[in-house]
Amino acid sequence: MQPRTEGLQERMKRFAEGLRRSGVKVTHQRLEIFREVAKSGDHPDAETIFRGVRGRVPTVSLDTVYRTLWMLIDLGQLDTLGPPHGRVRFDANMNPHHHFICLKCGRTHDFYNEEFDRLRIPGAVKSLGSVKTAQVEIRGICLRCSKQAKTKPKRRRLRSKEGK
Amino acid sequence: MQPRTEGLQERMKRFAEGLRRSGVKVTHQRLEIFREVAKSGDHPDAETIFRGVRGRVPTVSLDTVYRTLWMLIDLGQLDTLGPPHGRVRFDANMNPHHHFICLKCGRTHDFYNEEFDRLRIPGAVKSLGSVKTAQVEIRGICLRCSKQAKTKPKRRRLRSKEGK
DNA sequence: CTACATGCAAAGGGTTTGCACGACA
DNA sequence: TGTCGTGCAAACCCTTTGCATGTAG
Repeated sequence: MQPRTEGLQERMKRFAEGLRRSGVKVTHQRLEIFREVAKSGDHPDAETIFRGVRGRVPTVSLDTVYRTLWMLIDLGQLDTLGPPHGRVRFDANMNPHHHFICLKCGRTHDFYNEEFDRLRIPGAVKSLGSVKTAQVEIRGICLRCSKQAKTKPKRRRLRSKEGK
Repeated sequence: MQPRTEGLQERMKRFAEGLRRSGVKVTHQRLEIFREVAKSGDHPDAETIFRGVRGRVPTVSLDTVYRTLWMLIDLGQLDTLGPPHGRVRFDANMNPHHHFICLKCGRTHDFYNEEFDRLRIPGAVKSLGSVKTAQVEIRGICLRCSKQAKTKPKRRRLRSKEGK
């Protein structure tokens, strides 16, 4: 269950390098916001990251946290969990199935695969809690979105009007 | 890619029965809201469901949609996609890994499993779009939450204060 | 020095709640 | 008929944006 990642030190160094290479400024805030996400075992929400960073950078503001997180996602240094965009999506399919999630529009399609239905839960997972379901989540860009990829938006929006 | 589910007719019937057995009233709105989620191939958000139902029940209100969706989740007739609660969660782990999501508090833990890293993407999925990542999502109740399961809350909240 | 990043405060949008009316059992 | 469900509108909370100030390069 040990994360097979380089140490936090190394990651911070590579991160700063990445910022420089992308031509954006390496600020105290950006370093600390990234550190906060990178060091946490679970996957914090913006508010939690904010509180953590505030311990070290008392003047940081919540909107800087949001702006930075989005920038880091654009640079490929971070990801969000689950469907993108802030809306909750509902699923009435109570049969074994799996998901293809479009990272652009957030639309999610079911697919069926017997092999995936039979995944064996590793013992290590049982020590985390009681398991209810297991499914495969595949993320990518759906056909509709790759077609209309004419204008690459400079910045993705968390809560957009898209998605049916 | 055909859903291996019973027809919509059957599901509606089982649904109404389920409501009766749970001792809640079988209203027009509840039937139509469930139908809207059940018939849709993708996984709609509340607003989309609302618009769909409004075509058949013009007086329905958005808050009834929310209340009903939550009730159906409590009754086990529906699920949400991704972490519960409305907040976006961030992930700095760019190495292959998988997720255990607690359905109660929304906390998400990484775990590692070489077998899961090697999942073969089914051909059928490629027709949905271009694939970027594939990971296993296991849902259940984490240890912390099963311990403090003293008081079963009558109604879960979408946006709660919990989660670190 | 100059462009880019930050902080502030206010707006925005999705979700929830209190209350009085309406409808299932 | 009584109780539970609904609609309305206002509240709430998370997230985003405009603008003036601060700072990395």
